[in-house]
Amino acid sequence: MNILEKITQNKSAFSKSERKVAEIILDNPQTAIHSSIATLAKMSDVSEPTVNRFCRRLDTKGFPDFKLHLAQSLANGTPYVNRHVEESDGPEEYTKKIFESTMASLEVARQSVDINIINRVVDLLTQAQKISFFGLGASASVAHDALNKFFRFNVPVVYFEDVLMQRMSCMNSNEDDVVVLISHTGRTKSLVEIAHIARANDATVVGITSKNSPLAKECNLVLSLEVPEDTDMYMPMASRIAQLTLIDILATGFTLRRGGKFRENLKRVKDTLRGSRFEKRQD
Amino acid sequence: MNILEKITQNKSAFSKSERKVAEIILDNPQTAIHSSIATLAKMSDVSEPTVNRFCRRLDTKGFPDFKLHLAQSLANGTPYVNRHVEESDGPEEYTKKIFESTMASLEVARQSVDINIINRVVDLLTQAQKISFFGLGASASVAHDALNKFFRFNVPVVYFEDVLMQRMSCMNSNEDDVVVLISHTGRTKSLVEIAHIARANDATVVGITSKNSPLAKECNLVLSLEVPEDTDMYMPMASRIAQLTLIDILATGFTLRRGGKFRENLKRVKDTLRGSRFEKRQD
DNA sequence: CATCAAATGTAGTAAATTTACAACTTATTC
DNA sequence: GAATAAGTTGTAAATTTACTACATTTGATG
Repeated sequence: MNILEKITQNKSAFSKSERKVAEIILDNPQTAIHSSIATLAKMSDVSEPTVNRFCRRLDTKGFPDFKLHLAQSLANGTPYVNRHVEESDGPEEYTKKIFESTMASLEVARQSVDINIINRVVDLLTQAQKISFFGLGASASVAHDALNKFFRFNVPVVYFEDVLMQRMSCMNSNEDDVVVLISHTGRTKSLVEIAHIARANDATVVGITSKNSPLAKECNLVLSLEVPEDTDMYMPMASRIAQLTLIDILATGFTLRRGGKFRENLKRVKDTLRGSRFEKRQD
Repeated sequence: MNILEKITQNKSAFSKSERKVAEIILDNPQTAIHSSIATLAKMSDVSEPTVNRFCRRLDTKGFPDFKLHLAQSLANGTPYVNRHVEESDGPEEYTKKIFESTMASLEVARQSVDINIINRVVDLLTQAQKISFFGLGASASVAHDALNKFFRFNVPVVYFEDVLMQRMSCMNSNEDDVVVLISHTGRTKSLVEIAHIARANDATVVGITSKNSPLAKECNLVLSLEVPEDTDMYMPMASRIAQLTLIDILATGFTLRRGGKFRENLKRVKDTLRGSRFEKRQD
């Protein structure tokens, strides 16, 4: 992928002159991307077509294309690794690591998400008579957040932290209701039971959970998130952020589906809050 | 730094035709880097020199140089534009945009965060007799999450959603207590009042909020997060994610400060949960 | 040492980018 | 509301850049 590595690897396959070009580029890639083919040829002490042939040998369309690849390889300033926090880390290190690994998790989550299912879930949500969000432990705050979002849409939305309340709520559900269950592992017993109860009452059950988990099997639709967790810390972090982002996406899909007039309504809700706030200084 | 962000920011400073170019590029940057100035001009329905002028306005040497910058911005690591969701976006687009802008916000948050203050807040938290987390609206779920994390540390930790409970709790606080207040805008009246009450009772008040806000002024320490929000959607999204990440960082700092034995204890808490879960299939 | 294949370079061509200038639009002033 | 200035945009020519076709060289082999 990285073109600099590729050059190093293929070095032996190059011809004498091509190798000269390779040396110069590896030696000072930053200069290379800002040079024309003529300057680079002169620097490497070869002819221009040789430089061009060198580029083609690396599966690029030509010199300009090669420069783009090179530029991208050089831009990799933020290595993406899911680096784990270590005992010896100071504030600077762990802050950096947590930010980076959170971003990396989002990238992983993005790739693992299935757009079709998102679309179907949005469909369901827009048609639901009542929407419930349930989660336990760390996922409770995600459900809480979902409540906050969907509440603004003026849709009957339900959220309970209490397991018994969750059960009772599901027992009273019917086929027009959507129950969204959030769990990273998908192995929390009481949540799986709740899924079961909800389905027994003909509600549609959507899981935001890990693929192939017991919970996933009880759901009508599963938004699976495969996010690596730093288990050393014994706390769910990345999974929650991914779940929240998914909630954001569902909420956004919901508002878009409901159209422009609906957005007006949202604005009104927001404006209502104004009275509870200090005015923003105009500067 | 990132040129896509730069385009979005300077959008207002552009002329009409330049803005057309900006639209096209933001809309499909991947295509842009592989196009010639002529194709891009045609796509934007402007003349070639206009495209060139557009590039210069962004402090690049010219079109080829601009493409290099763009390529670098698109490379893994810093790909993220703060692109806003639009009415016409389908599930694919808005999913992509939300993931990307969330990641971008985290990058912005990372840069705006002050490590020294993080360190001092961790100090305070480890020494606190009682820790309270309060937030309202969207920030309530962040406080909720913080409760979840710090609860595991076997520290007296308090969280209320109810404003009155928050007030009463703060009235009973003393100089060994730390009150963490979470608010994106920092202009929520009741939260500012709570900060005032807590300080009047000698508690240390930490704000996770925007710099120079009324709330920030009432706090002993401010962890300021300057995160751009897509106000079109009328819902806080990015700010929450950044706040949560900050909570993760504080929690991590906390566990690290408490040392190895403490981590043992965390593991025990986690093991206790096992009974409530289905066993993980060994495969 | 003749011959072929691979490698490299030369020169010309095509393409892309930039510059200079003219036409046009939009604000500003009297 | 006309006159003028400032800013914006486009046309066409100039220049730079990259590529192609072909010629020359190098080196290996019978």
